[in-house]
Amino acid sequence: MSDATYDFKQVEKKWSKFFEQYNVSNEEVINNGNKKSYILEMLPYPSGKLHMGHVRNYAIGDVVARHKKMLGLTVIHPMGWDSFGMPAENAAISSGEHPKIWTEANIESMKKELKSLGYMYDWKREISACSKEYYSQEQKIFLDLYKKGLIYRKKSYVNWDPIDQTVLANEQVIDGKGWRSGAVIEKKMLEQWSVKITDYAEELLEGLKDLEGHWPDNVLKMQENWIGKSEGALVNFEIIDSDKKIPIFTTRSDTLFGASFIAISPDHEISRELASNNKEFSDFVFECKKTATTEEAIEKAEKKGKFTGFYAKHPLLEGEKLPVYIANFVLIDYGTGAVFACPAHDERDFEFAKKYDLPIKRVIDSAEELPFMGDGKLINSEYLNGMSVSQAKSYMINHLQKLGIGSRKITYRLRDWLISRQRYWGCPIPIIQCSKCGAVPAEIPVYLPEDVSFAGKGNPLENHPTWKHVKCPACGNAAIRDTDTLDTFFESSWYFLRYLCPDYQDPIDKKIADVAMPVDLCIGGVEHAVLHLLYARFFVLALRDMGYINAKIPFKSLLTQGMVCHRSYQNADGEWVYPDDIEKSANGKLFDKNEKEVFERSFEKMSKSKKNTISPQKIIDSHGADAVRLFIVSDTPPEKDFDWNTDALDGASRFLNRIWKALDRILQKVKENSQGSNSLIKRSHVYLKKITKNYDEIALNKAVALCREFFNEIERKIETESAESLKFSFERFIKAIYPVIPHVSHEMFEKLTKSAELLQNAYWPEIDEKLATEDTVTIAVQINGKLKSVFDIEKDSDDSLIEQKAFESLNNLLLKENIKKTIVVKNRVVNIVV
RNA sequence: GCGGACGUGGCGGAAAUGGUAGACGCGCAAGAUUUAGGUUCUUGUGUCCAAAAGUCGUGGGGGUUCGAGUCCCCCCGUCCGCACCA
Repeated sequence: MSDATYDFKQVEKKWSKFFEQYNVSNEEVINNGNKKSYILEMLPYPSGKLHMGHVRNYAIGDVVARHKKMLGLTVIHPMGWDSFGMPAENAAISSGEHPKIWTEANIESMKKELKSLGYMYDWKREISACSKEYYSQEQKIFLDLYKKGLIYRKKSYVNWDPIDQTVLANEQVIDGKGWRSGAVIEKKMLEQWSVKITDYAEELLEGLKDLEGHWPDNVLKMQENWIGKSEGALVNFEIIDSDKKIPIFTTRSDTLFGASFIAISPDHEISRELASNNKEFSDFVFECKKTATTEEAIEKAEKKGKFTGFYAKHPLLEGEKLPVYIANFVLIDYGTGAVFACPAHDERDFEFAKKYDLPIKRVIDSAEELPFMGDGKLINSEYLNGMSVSQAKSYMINHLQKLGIGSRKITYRLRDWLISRQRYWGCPIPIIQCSKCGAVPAEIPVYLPEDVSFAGKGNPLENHPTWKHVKCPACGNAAIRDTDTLDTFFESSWYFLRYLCPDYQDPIDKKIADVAMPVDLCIGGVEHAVLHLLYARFFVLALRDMGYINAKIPFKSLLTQGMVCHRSYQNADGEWVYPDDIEKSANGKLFDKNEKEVFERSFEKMSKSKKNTISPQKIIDSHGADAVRLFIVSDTPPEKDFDWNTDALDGASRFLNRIWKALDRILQKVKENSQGSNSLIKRSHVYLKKITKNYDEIALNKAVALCREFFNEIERKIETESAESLKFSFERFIKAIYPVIPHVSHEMFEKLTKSAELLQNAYWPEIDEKLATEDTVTIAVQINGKLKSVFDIEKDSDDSLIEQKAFESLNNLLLKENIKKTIVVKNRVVNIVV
């Protein structure tokens, strides 16, 4: 066994067989309940091949899971497939292959890739969103939510593609056009299913407090902003000579005396009424909507308005009239779709007032120019005069309440979640529309029909000859099945619960969920910071309220790993060029295959369009799974973006070869039972202590750096250290690095110890606290804060001894009488002030 | 515009509580091995200086302190999120 280089192919093949058998039963989890650890990585969409982002995400998760297992915890570490969604359907449209066939083939090949990376997944828990087992259970949850009133029909505007005859998500609308058809997208009012997530706005906001310190601050902040709570008042404005009223939400009730006009949204019911029988208004409303669709333009959009002819009474000033305008800057779905404008203290109102020559009345005193948004003393406001803004707000709300024209009101920015999709490849909405009974729950399960055609336009379910024609379960009359399917975020909102009981007769088995939840650590991309993580939090709360579980949070800790980036290259024509297709000429210039000069662009997220991707399979073949794993968790903290660097990947392979060679030499020393120093025994404890801390903090780059440092020291001492000490320390080194490079670690452990302990028990080495602390320290000697020398001394030595040694170390550089002051900091530094 | 994060060698990044800045890795340089290239090994590698001593050094400027990457104030820059939210 004196192979010069380490044969990763053979070793990885041998051990990955064992890793893929990883399984912990629910009994084990329940029996060991207080020592469980549920490690969850966000499940991938089965596009066909893993990309580097997956490799990194899952490598981080696997390292943590293996470390937790070594600590003696019962580790739940599942994997599954987010297998509903558009790409499968698009593939079906272009290739004719059925989404199911396409998806299942992709899952097979990606699963193979995951296994080849040695990830320790519990495949007995595997789930796939598009499987009948999964989505039929989801339909039970849907109906429960429906019965609880948390799912309802709502009319709302959607992006309608008139060529493809379907609704598009916002992300699929590019420059106002459908991403595939190129058709100009229309805003269409459709009745759709929505989830009443707004009912939980306050609890979702409050819940963020429990996550502080465990979720990244930026994610918490994003969710907070997304929920967007604001406190204010609801004020009723009466329209003169009409019985109409306009309720208005405001956070600035203090500026009510400065009100100069009222602005309503083009979608406000008064606007719509005017538009319905007057061309001038309908033209104006139409124009406003046009500008609203080209989203990028909103930023610079000019304020536009049209006078309705109505005036509203000022609620506090007798005889004062406020003109009512339709204004393009007022949003229909926030507050009440109407605002009262105080131009002196709001930028938008100011711009509008200037344009339409409306009065501007200052009510907050300040030397600054208008519009002034800061704090100050109220003026021109009768009884509010002299108060601060916040005093005036609370006084005013009470006052309005007393007068019966207003009340305290809290508004959220959060909207209900629209879940209907006019798509085939999703979970069918288990509802039947009956002309007599309305929306009636269908008998579940409702399975997708497989005999569908993708040749036509629109939703294949809609076009299926028979599927949608059913009898109403309530009255027996002919009725129509809902042909929409659920947003795929619905599947990803509860998959972490289904992993716990993939074969259970109901969606969730409470027995295991109560023990295993919440997930201890969830790892995924920051792109899910808002939607997915908010929906998942909502689901857990709603499921709790329906009695499914006791947990109130899905994920105790969250790690948002950074993107995997690679340098991109462009040739002289502006075409993106694959790094592999670039040649370097003698003068250092770069050229592509067609001998066009190529230029370096920035490091950016790997993407096919920029041609800066690296295929995981390719580098697994060339470098092996361990090298890839080591490389991808080294050097960069998990939460930061990772810049691909092929040289550093080679460095990882080099390290594997080095430890492999060291093993050979150590085995030789053990065989000879060679004598020598035992210094490494203590060093092992010192290193393991630090390494443990870094694993616990998921500072994997630092854990790896320390492992390397530890190994460097062992390697350096092979010739001078005793066989016993070498064996002891190398065994510990193997355990320390094992979570990162499990294949080679197993092989080495087996060779070194002739046991399979690592595989069976994998216990993390115990750390002897006494041995794990250094007994000498290095003291820095400074003069006026500048380093002059260093010396070693026994830890916790007396200050006077340290001081004496410090002077000695300076070789009489100083005269005692020049010294003004000496500061001794135990175990660290001596600073002499002269 | 609002909100948040960050700024350390040629590069990725280390530095509880203020206490030797640059761990570990990549790159680079010199040497050894090799027919050569690659691999491997050794040594070096923040800056200025021929070298030593020394100087200067954590985006810039000020401050607190015996001592500042770390704390405070003012700038500058980069990235991310939201974006007419009343």
